[in-house]
Amino acid sequence: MVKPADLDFLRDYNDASVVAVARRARVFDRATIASATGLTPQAVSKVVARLVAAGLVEPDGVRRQGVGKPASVYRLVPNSRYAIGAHVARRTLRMVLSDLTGQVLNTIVGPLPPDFTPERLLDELAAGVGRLAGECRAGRLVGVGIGMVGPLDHAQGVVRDAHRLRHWHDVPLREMAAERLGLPVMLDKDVAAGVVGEAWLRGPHFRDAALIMVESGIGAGLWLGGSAYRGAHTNAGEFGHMVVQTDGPPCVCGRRGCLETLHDRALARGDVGTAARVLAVGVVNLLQTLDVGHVVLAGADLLPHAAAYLEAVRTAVRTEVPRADWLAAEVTTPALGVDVIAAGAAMGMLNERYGLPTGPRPAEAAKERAEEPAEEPGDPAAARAGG
Amino acid sequence: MVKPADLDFLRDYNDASVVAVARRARVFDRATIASATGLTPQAVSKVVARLVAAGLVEPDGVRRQGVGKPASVYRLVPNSRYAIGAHVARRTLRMVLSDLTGQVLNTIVGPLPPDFTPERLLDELAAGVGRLAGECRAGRLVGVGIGMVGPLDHAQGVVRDAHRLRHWHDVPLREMAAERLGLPVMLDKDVAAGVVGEAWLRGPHFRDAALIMVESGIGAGLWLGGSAYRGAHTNAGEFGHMVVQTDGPPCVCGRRGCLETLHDRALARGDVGTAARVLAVGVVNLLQTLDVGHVVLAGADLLPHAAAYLEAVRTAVRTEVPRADWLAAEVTTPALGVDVIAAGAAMGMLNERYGLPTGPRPAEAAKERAEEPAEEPGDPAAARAGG
DNA sequence: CTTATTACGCAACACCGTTGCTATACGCTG
DNA sequence: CAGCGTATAGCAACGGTGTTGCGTAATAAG
Repeated sequence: MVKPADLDFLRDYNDASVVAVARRARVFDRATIASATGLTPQAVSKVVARLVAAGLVEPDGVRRQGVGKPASVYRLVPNSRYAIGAHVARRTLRMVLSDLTGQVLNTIVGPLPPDFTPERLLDELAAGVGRLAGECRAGRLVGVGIGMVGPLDHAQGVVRDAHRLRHWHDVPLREMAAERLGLPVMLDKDVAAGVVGEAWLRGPHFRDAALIMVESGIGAGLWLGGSAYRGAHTNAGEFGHMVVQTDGPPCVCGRRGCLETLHDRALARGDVGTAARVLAVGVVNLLQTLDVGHVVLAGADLLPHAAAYLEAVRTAVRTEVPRADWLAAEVTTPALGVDVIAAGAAMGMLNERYGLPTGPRPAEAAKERAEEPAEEPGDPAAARAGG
Repeated sequence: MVKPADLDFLRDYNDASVVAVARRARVFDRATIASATGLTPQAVSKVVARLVAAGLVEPDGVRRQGVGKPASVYRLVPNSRYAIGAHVARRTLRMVLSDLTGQVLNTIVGPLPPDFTPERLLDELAAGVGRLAGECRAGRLVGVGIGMVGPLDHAQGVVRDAHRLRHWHDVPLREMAAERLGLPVMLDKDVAAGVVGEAWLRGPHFRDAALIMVESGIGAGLWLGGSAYRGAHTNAGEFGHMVVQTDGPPCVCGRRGCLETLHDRALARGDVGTAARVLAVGVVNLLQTLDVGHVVLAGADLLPHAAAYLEAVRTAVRTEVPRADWLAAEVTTPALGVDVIAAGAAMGMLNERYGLPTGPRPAEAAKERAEEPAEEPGDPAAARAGG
């Protein structure tokens, strides 16, 4: 099951690096890619030839830039691949169609009935996919990403206990949806999906970031060291259940003085300023621990008061973090607005196939102890991790 | 400057995977490595041959396990490489000599004068290296790792403002020490070094972890997704300055109700139980946000009361984390005891050379925009990242 | 027209892990 | 003790990666 570092990895990695550069440039040439990736120009030619053959990239004329032979210019073909993303919230289903560059081409939003069942969600998803997929030629649809409230298990694709949804305990949603839709499906926590989307658009500078989402609860999607961080049980990001007032009011989680409780109480009584300042305390706590460079504030309950939240959090980041000159963190709202989660889920799907691999996994638990060797012969012909 | 994914990367990566498996096994054979790494047995033979040539590995007889030709058995040569680690605390300098397996061979501890200067530290380091290095043959010493209180800049090797040390502002310690000692030097925050060491010993299961260190302040070393996480400005881990009581007593950092302040006050009045419970609140906060699978409690102020702290934290982790059955986190004290930081710094040095590479970096800031291409020709012959 | 410059791309190359196959060493069987 | 089945080691050829060397093409400048 372990993926070794072989030539396939090399090829995929370099292909993905080129796509990554191409994705954020309208057009590009060989020298640009070469200096950006560290590959030799000749290697870039080979990579680009592969990508052209796959239809992901196409020639786009030449550029004269003074003396010398003009450089061949290429561009990513946006409509060569599509992905659909779905944001499953407690009462609404938002779905988007995204192209290979991450551009959102179409959005549909619909209500979900209270306490909707898995079957009902599948119906809605299928209907949405039908409407959105019609717009793109078949075979070019990479898959469907689903961003949903947790707790859920990303690795297994199972919803453990969706917060405040009765019918969602240990539901193998990824498998169910894949079968129903006939497409690859990725299941992720809403906040994780969102931060993937934001990172996909923001580029390599966006290495360490948190997406704070205030929407029936407060969660944080973490993007650490250039990839999504989900934690040991893929349940990282329960940011709202950070205690900031040890003797505070009780929270549904059983503890006292959770950020979420304090925040929601303030917001419920219309005190946006206090709510924002409470959130800011949590954000500064997060910065102290994680030293992220970017904080993105999102969520249906926050965005209507975005200005107030931005100001409160920015002020706190500037004044309450020691050596804030050095430890500067950029605080913004999502580039994708209300579509963050859905679009992020779509980009997560694209990222799976066309993004940079996380790297071959180190030797896994396959052998706890090397000392006492294989009892059973096992199959020495290790399955190749197919692309 | 960007490191592309080339054949060198492949080789180094697979060499490191084999070393990683070998490091934790007294002896190993080809089949074991093959199944643990996913490489074919033949590839393992080539890798092992390289490692034998480098002196890192040596044959260790054969093993008969019934029918068939006996398997060739190898073992890592512990004394083929050494590293020295130093833990620079506010009043003491602790240095260790570690071999390639991570075994601590020797420890020396000495006092540091109040408000010691960089020059004084260099003297002490040089003396310590002299005493420790004498025990190992020259040329086999990989380098010196330094774990120190922050804030400091790991990437640049510069101490920004060592906490409560007057002479330590923007001191380029890595460069100074490298010149003085004539050896490669790595500078890291104490907690980061510590968690690297713990991870180096614990193996691949130890993928997401936090080392909480209580020692004139409270910090957290983070090991996320199988590698050290240091943050956007390499200053992650200021765990003690998480506010857990918004109206609490003021902290030196300027905020109110920091974990560290509440904890230290309790400890100062001898109330270990309360101190431990305060720390536990922070640990659960951390678990909610990061979902790490392992928590290591360390530090000179904690270890004397280890039992009390372990119990308080374990209880909190078991009872205050929702779905604690699923989100189990193991709480321990460091396998290396009081040597964690120093030994971890040494292993960080070993990890640099013989550990798994983090993976080739994605296209860096080299080109912000690919659209408008190179102004200057630049040197296309990218320097190869030498091993 | 000639020259310098810049970029492209074929072909040969070095080196990686993989595959096919043979040689070797053992337990077992008769 | 010879023959067989089995498990392992390792040589040799292979496919495929990025790299290097070098000839070719296209442009501006003289």
